[in-house]
Amino acid sequence: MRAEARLGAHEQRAPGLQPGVAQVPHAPAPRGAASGRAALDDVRCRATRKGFCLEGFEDEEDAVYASLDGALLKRAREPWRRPPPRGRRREGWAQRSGGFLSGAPGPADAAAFEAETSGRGYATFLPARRRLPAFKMREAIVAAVRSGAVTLVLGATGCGKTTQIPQFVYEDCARRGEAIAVVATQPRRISAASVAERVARERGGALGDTVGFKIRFEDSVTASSKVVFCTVGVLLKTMQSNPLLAGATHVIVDEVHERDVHTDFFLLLVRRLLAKRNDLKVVLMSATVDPSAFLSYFPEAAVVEIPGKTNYPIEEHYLEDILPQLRPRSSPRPRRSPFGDAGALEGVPGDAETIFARLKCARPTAQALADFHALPADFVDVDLVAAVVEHVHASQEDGAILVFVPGWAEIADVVKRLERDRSLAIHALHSRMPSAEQRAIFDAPPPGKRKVVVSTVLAETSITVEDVVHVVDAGKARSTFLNKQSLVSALRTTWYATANGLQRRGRAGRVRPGAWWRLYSSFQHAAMVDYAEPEMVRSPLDELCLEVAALGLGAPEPVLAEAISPPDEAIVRAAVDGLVRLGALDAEDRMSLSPLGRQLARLHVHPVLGKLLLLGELFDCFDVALTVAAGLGSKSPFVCPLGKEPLANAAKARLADGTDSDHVLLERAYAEWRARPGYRDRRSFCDRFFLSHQTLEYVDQLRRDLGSGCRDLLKRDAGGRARPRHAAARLSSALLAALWPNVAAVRKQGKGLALGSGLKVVCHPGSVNRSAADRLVVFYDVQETSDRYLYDTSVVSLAQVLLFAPDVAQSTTNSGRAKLAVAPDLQVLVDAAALDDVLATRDLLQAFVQRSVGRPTDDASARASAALAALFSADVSADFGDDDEEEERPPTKGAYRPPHSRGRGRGDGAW
DNA sequence: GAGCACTGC
Repeated sequence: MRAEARLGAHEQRAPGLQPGVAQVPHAPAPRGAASGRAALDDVRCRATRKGFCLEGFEDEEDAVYASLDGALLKRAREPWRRPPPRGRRREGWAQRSGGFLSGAPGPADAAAFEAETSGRGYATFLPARRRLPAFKMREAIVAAVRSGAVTLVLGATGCGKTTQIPQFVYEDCARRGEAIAVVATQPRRISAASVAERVARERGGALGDTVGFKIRFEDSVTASSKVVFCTVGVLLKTMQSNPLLAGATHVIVDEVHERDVHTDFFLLLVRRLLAKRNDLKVVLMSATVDPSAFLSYFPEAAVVEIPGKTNYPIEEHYLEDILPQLRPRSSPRPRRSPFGDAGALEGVPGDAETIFARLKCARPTAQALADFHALPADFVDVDLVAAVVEHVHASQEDGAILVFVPGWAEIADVVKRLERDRSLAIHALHSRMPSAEQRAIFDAPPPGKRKVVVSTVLAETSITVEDVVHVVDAGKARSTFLNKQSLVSALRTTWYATANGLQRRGRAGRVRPGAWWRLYSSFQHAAMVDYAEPEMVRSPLDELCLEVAALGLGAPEPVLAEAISPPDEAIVRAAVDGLVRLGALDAEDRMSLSPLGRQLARLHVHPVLGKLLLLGELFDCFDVALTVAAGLGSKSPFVCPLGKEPLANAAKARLADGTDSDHVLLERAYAEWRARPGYRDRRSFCDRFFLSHQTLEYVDQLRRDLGSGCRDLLKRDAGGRARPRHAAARLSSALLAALWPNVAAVRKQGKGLALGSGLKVVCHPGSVNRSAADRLVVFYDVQETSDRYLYDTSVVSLAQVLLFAPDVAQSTTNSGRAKLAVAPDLQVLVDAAALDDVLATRDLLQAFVQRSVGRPTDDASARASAALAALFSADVSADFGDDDEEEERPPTKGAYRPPHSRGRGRGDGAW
């Protein structure tokens, strides 16, 4: 098959659809078509005695085939006709949350409280606690919390608000013998756990006594816990079964300034909750100086400001202060970004004269600044970064240097430029590099060397390098936005917000006075926004809308319009559309959960991955679907040490072993890892294949969590069985049914067209399908970076797509053939003789899936899914090394095969 | 031919 030959303008095809018209060789894709889309040409479906044949051309050499074995098809249809399995769905959900928010809150045990506060452990930490700025505001905070419903506490990092305020509230109520149960949220797991541990220690107790924490996979809360730290996510999930937060007297929300989706949404719920619970006390804690956004959201809030900082003084330099100290350098000439200079700062003077007049600086400095101001926002001058690091190294006393750049490429460039200097101990810090696991970045550098850590935003909050004295700050951040046109998430480099700058500044001077070397001018600083755009207005909202529906709050559009920063209505609508398409929301009212939606809301993954799990059960490939869902729900376990890309790629290829599915590769990586008996074996396996042990541990836990969630939903042990026949065909069918319409027609070199959206897409260079040609692939993740990349893809067959596509529009061509529009860009011509068979099969399959998904499998559905898998097995390569070879029926037997098809399994040219 | 960062009863 020649895919490019099929890419003719399909308007051209319309009159008569004469045979041969399609054979325009290498016809270019239409440009500037009214819809802005390139159209795939029609593909025809012809019945043969033994099945269907989809063909693009009269010449069979060039045909596109979907082989559907007629006999298998007939066999498969029988079990699909069976009535739905009996058995009621279980509506209730087992409450297993231990002591967390269960039962009415009681007062603290007076004797225990007395013993605690007079104990040695408590006394040990008291002096240090008293020195914290927050401690000095104790009376004011307690009084504010006591007198009003909402208190907003403002205090910079390190003032002690996070650890102290929950204790103040607790002690105040305990002394008075009042009921007390404090829930304190954190945006990150690690902070919830470590803060709880710290506070428990300050109180002289163990975790789970007075103080506990609850994060996903970990729970130290007991019946005696009065102060519980948890992630916001945990609390949101809790509210699905306990919408009034019964059992909590105080809710403390920390880091509200970070404006992450969970916290913003929780604040929305809190505001609604306050109308229903006048006994609930809410404390919001923020590191921002400007509380206006929160004050207009909670007009009743009392504000308490905690003054003072604990950091050492920090020298602050702008670019205009630094440039005169550097050797004169020529201005770089970056290529212009294809997206335009989206993040350009406004009001920054571009001419040297104005700069000279305003700054009274040297002429060459003014000119250099003017040149610098003209650079696009997404360009980072890595030569300048390296030059400043060298300058600091040469001119300043000892002390580690922390360098902030936006991403991988800049880290690599800066490291490369600095490497020549033997007196530097250089470390790269990026979430996809294994270095986060290397202790060396936290250790003192070798004698005579200065430590330099070149990092992304990772070192801004998540990872703390204690001994940093100098921060060299490029002032840029890479973050995701939603492309409003394509509704695809996009990764872009922009100038950061001044709030980020303060956070980076704070990373210096933790151990002694430090310095902040900013690689932007005071003009640029003045033009920066104060705060980054809240995450809610730049994220896909599918999961959030499902959450709204699960909480029974009504239509997501008006509910989310109540948020502090309401998201664009088009984005909410797209999310609701997706949930309706998935079958999670009622198609009519677009707000109430369907039975399937109720199940998906209870699984702790993206609803699409939840459906993948349930379909995995239905298609009898639950174990692999579980791994794939857990893998796609975590970050990728594949890591790459800086500069070892070829080695890492080779290792990945060895593991991939020719599979045409990244999902199978993911499953294989996990399965191989898990098959190693012990920690050391698993570690060495990870080292060999450039995998992150830590991420695989997370996948493992997530997998267990999802597995037990499914077990509860299906009332039986899902999975745990031997790998079934045709596992790859089963998995790809489940993927296709769950991920639709995320299917792309890949023409060549991994480039193609997404059927759902008509957008041009490319398989990511890290994908096994990076150079795929003439294939249909199903995908979960898509992101616009330097191109619109599909991150993980699996090849599916045209036959699968023909049967699984949920809506086909049927029309008749002038020549009397039926035309099925599987998607706007994929039309299939079907001969009249085959049409009824195709449509009947589709209907039966859809009915079968619809009535069976989310139910435990029984004999009938097992037979049905086995038949389905057998039907597609000829088109899908056997990727799992399963027992296809011993099949009593060769997979291709009876199937119509194109004459040029080679070998078993997927024939060349078979979609 | 490429990888901001988080998170879930």
